[in-house]
Formats: sequence, C-alpha cells, structure tokens
Amino acid sequence: MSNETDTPARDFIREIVADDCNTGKCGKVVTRFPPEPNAYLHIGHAKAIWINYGIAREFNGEFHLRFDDTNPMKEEAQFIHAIQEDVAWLGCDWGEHLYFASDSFERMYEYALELIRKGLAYVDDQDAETIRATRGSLTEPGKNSPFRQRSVEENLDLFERMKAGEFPDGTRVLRAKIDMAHGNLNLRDPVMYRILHAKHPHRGDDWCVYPMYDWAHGLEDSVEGITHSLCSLEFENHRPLYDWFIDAINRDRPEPIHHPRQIEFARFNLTYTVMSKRLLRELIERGIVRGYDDPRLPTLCGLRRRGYAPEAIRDFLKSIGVAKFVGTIETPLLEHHQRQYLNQAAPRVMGVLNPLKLVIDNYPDGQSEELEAINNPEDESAGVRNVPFGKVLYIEREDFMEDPPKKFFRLAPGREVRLRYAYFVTCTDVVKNSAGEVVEVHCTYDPATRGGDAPDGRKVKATLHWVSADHAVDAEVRLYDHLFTKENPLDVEEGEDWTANVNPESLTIIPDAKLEPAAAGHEPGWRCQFERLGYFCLDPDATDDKPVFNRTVGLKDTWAKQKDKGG
RNA sequence: UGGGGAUUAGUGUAACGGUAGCACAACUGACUCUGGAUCAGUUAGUUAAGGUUCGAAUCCUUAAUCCCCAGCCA
Repeated sequence: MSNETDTPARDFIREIVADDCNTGKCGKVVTRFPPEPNAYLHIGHAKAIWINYGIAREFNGEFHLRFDDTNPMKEEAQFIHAIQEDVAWLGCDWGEHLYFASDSFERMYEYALELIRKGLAYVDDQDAETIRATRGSLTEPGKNSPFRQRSVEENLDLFERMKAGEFPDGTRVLRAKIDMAHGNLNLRDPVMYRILHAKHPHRGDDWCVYPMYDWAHGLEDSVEGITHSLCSLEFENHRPLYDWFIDAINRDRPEPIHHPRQIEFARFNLTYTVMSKRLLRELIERGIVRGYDDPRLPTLCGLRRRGYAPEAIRDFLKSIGVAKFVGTIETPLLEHHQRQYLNQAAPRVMGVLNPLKLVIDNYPDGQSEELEAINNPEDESAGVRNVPFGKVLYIEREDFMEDPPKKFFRLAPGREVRLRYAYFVTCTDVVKNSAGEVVEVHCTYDPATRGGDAPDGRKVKATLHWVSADHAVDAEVRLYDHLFTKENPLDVEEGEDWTANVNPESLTIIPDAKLEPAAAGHEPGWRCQFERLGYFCLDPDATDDKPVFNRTVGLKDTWAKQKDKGG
C-alpha cells in the first residue's frame, strides 16, 4: 500500500512556504519544474518534480511544467514530448500550466532594454575567450571590459542590431554591469544574451539572440507568478544574481514585476548507478546498455520499463526527505518501496525460470485437472483463478537437491513437500543424463492432499511453485542486477576507464522460462509477482506467442542469504 | 590567498534550549500453503575542541572534513 495518505513531513522548504503563507507573504502557492528539453529525465529529476508538485498540491496551489528552452543548440522537440510523458507518468499533473520560456522572449527583451536604459547593461564586443580571460579567477578580481562605459544610445542601437541579426554568432554579447571584482563569479558582469543563429525547437527562426539561464530563469518564474522557485543546491551561488536581475528591473519601475523566492535543496546519489547526463549518454553510445529506457538505468523511462510503479517511486522520494545535504541513497531503499507497493498491488502467478521436469508416477496418464489459486493473498478483492495440473510438471531447478545441506527445506530424495495449491508429493527417484546431472525427478502424490492440506494434519517444510508441462507458456525472462559492481561506480583505479566497474552480469536472459497460462495475454507494462521469485513486468518486446518479462525486483530471499553465508 | 553551502547509527532523515526518535540495511526469534508478507526484539549516532546555560545536536568561538562556483550550458 502506498504511504501517500500520511501527513506530509515538514522539511525546511515546507516550513518556509507555510511561513510565507501564514505571514501573508504569498497568496496562492505556485511552483514549477523547469527542465531543459535536452535529455531524458531520471530519478534525480523525479525528486525535484515531486518536491515542486507535492508542495503545490499540499498548499492547494498550482504546479507548472515549464520548458527552459533558452539554448537552441542543445534542445530538441523529442525531449519535449518525452519529458511530458515522464512527468505525467509520475503522477504530477500540471493541468493547463504548460509553459515555454521561449514564449517570454519578447518580454525578456523589453526588460533588457530597460536595464540598458538604466545603465545596468552593456553590449560587449569582446570574444568569448577574452571575456573568460578577464573574468579573473576564484581568488583574483576580473578586469572591466573596454566596452563597459558605452553610452546608453550606443548600447540600445547595438543590442537592437544584435537582435536584428546583423552580427555573426559570438561577436557580441549583452552583459549586466555589476562588479568585476565580486567574490561570487556569477556577479562579474554576467552575460545576458548571446547571438545564436539557430533554429529553435519551439520558436523556429524568430530569434537570433538568446537569453542566458541567469537572466531568463527569474523572469520566467516572475512571468508565471511562481512564488517559490525550488531548485537544486548548485544554484545557490546564482541566487544573488537571480535577485539582482529582478531588483534591477524593479529599480525606479512604477509597476514592479513579481519577485519569486528561490530556495535550494540537495540532489542525491544512488548506489550502484550513475545519474549524470554525460555518463548516461556514454553508456548508451558505447553500447553498454540498449538505450535510455534500458531497465538497468535510473532514467524514468528505464524504471518504467523495468516495472517500477510510480506510486512506489513517490513513496521512495518521500522517504528520502528534503534537506541540504548531498547524500547517497542505498538502492535497497528504492527496492524496498517497490516491494512494499507491489506486494499489495501485484497479482500472483506461477512461473519457473530454470525448469526441472517432475513426473508424478502414481498420477493417471493423460489426466489433468484445475486447481484453485489465490490471486493476491494481500488483497482479497483480487479473487481466485484456476491453474491446470497434470502428471508432468516443471519445478525450479534450485528447489531440488539430491544431497541437501541441513537448512535446505525443499525437495530431496525421500522428502515430502507441497506443490502450491495442489498436492503433497514425495520424491522417489531421479533420472540423470550422461553428465550426471539430474534431468528428471520422480514423485508420488497423495490424492488426499488436494488443494494443499493434509487431512491427517501432517506438515511439510516447503511449498514449491510449479507449472504443468502440458499447459506451460514459454516466455523470455530478463533478470537484472546492478549495472555496476561498486556502490560508487566512479571509484576506479587511477588511469582506468570510468566504466571499469560495469557489471558484466547486469543482464541475464532466460529464453525458455515456463509460465502458467494466467501469465499470458496481458499488455506490456502489466506487473505481477512470480511466486517465490519476485515482481515482474511485461516488456514491450513481447509478441503474441512469446511474452517477455523483466524482473523488476526480487523477493527477499533468506535462503539465498543463508546459502551465501554457508559458503 | 576568493565566494557560497554542508556535517546526527552502515545509509538517509527527525528532534527548532528540556528523555536523541523514525525508515532502510544488518542480526535474533515467532508465525506462515510464497524461506514472501506479517509480528516481536537486538546492534548502532550528534565531526572535534573550547565556551554560554540548571540543562546544548540545537546558541557562541575556533578548527577539521566534504560539496558547489572561473560556459557566449542549464
């Protein structure tokens, strides 16, 4: 069950927002998620989305989705669609509030003109290299541009001509006139506009001067009436500039524009995976994974394909909290929330990954019957189904041992176990191939135990899942493990490639798993539990005659742990 | 030698001058027609040193460590 109905935790941002509401500093709370349409979203973005959406919802406010599309060199329309799909899938509804920063370009341009007229911005003819060279360093002040003292008229003229397309890319920029000696480098006459003759995915060829993030972002927030602009920690250094720009516009302005409040929170790292755009792209380009939606990736499309439920992702995000400490979350916490949710929500089914034939010698030849099974022991409303049973079955190879150790409760020669929802069977014999491997297990069954209980009250230590050989559906099953073998994938030897820790066994494909009929006939994205094995999700690669399942997450397995400890 | 942040069990996160709590992980045990789930329990923490105070994770001072910033990226 999802935890979403619990009272929300009061993190430091929610306290600030609540305070601003109580003191009348803001009316309706308005937040936003402002992705740049140049990449797929990952679980880290989900935190930002969930904080912004969650706060808007809790305070009965508004949540906006805004594309921060100020750099046509990097942005593509395909991401605009993919991002909307992911945000919607997460369950964050922006309603009518879909915006594009580029729709405000006209307004931003007018504001820029205002700054020029106030002598707070100037056109700089220096090239990028010179600007960088004169910015100074972390410990040394920068130098003023020789163009810093241009007249307002000249600046106005030049900026207008920049916009008109008179100058080639990179020849001029508009800069804010602040302080070339400021300790915060962002305040050393930051660039506001650069010339880019490029086709914009949303505005086409309308513009050839494009605003920089710092100039644009606060204005976007202001235009939309954002009250709390919640972003990640690396923008802390930019807040003084965010505020400076809006204050500069409002200086001597009869009608001041809205001034949102920026608050920063920490991103997080996840063990055994990477989240940076660059690294994710490299994994794909080098063929280490199949694409952005590879189920081993922490991208939202990857998690979706893997079978992660948005409800469970939200529970996870809630559980990690909101603070200013950049921590590393252990992947088992993410998995815990998937199990917790799926345990309530996923119907059970029986499937055998590594089939071993089991023949019931005293069961009549050619006979079969149907046995009733519970669809979800955690949810009575899920009802029951019939599972076909016969003389020849498949059981999990790991569920049989010819020479079992003490703590092994499952099937072994002479031992009686229960076949789930079916009968008690006792192992009487095994058949081996020439290599000495067990290829067939022979048993007898007790007809009196039909349904799974013995009338005489005798107990068995184990219950096995099984599939009738005559009725089995063949399926491909993909098992996933961590993409990296180390908690911190980037922990590599000096000089070693960063992919050195890629786990060669992160994907195991089982081409010939056997499933009960109820596992067939579903739509991609259908989630279920294979009893005793884990949660699985139907992959889009599935065809009509061959289902393909991804293992979302395994069940906890104390026997596996036991086994590991033993040797 | 600059500016901005951070630091509470293994990992996250609460405690807002008054009993350091919760979750995950780990470990016991109970129960079980999933070695799942559930239930009960155990281990384990305030970066350091001073100071203020009846009382400090919390306030002050100093130090240590870590993160971010020198794009015409966001």
